[in-house]
Amino acid sequence: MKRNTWQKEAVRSALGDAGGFVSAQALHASLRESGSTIALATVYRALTGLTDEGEADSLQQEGEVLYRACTPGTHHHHLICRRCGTTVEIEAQPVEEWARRTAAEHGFTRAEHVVDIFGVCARCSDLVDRASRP
Amino acid sequence: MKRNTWQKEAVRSALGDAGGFVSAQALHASLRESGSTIALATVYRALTGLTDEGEADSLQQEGEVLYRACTPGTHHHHLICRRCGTTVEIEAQPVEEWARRTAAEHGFTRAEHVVDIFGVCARCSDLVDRASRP
DNA sequence: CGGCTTACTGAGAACCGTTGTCAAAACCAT
DNA sequence: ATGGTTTTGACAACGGTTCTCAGTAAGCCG
Repeated sequence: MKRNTWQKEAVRSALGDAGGFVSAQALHASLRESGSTIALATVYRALTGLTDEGEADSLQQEGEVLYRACTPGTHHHHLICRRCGTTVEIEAQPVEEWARRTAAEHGFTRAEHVVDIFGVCARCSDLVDRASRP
Repeated sequence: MKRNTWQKEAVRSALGDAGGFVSAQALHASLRESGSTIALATVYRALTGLTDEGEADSLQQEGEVLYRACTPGTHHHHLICRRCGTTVEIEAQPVEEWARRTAAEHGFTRAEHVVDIFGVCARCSDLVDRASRP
């Protein structure tokens, strides 16, 4: 039987607070900083659980996996700030159709797609510009 | 100055023969099987080089990086068979525009996108169906 | 409430893909 | 051929993630 522990709840809550994609390690560090004694392995286990249950999305970047609390049960894509991780959920009906059609055209079945946009958000853009100016 | 060695050529050629996305380790294994004495680290270095020079594309899947020889100098996406790695290069003008527009709408700059479709190719579909039938 | 089963946790070791190190080998302009 | 430098190969090191296992604690049941 599945049990509820404060550890799982802490991870779910911290993930929600993060607002964007974060690594398991970063999440663990921030939980530790706010006084929690949760173990790293437990954070990994909780994140895996959340992902399996559709409460979180994950993506791989530079050799590590990033997680994010996501609206459950909806198919959507992400617009992610490379600098701060801030993420916007986006829908893309036309892209869904394009993907389905393209796969079918080439005889592919069971098609899934990965569609994410990485950029620098307005706020971070600002900071960068300011910094590079004398 | 950059030098040419048989090792780099061997990797380029093996990558071309692979036809789809393959891992560095798999490439190294297949080179070894065909008699080469090339070292794993060299395969990694060659693949990094090819990727930097635009001769290969790479993507991450399940914690490892996969490489593929790609038409240089063209922006394109991939339709990849989950089972055998066979890959079709696809162009997606509408998706490019959608990505650019979406990023701009949310104030994001320096936008890049990841658009890949994973499925099961016709041949593998066939094999799977045949296997599951009595 | 208290006992009991069993899932979950914590700590550290193990794992695995990848990168770094450094002496030896090989490339190539001369 | 020779010398200056890039590359290579073997192996150690690294970093993120998963495994192991003994100890802890949810939550059912009386």
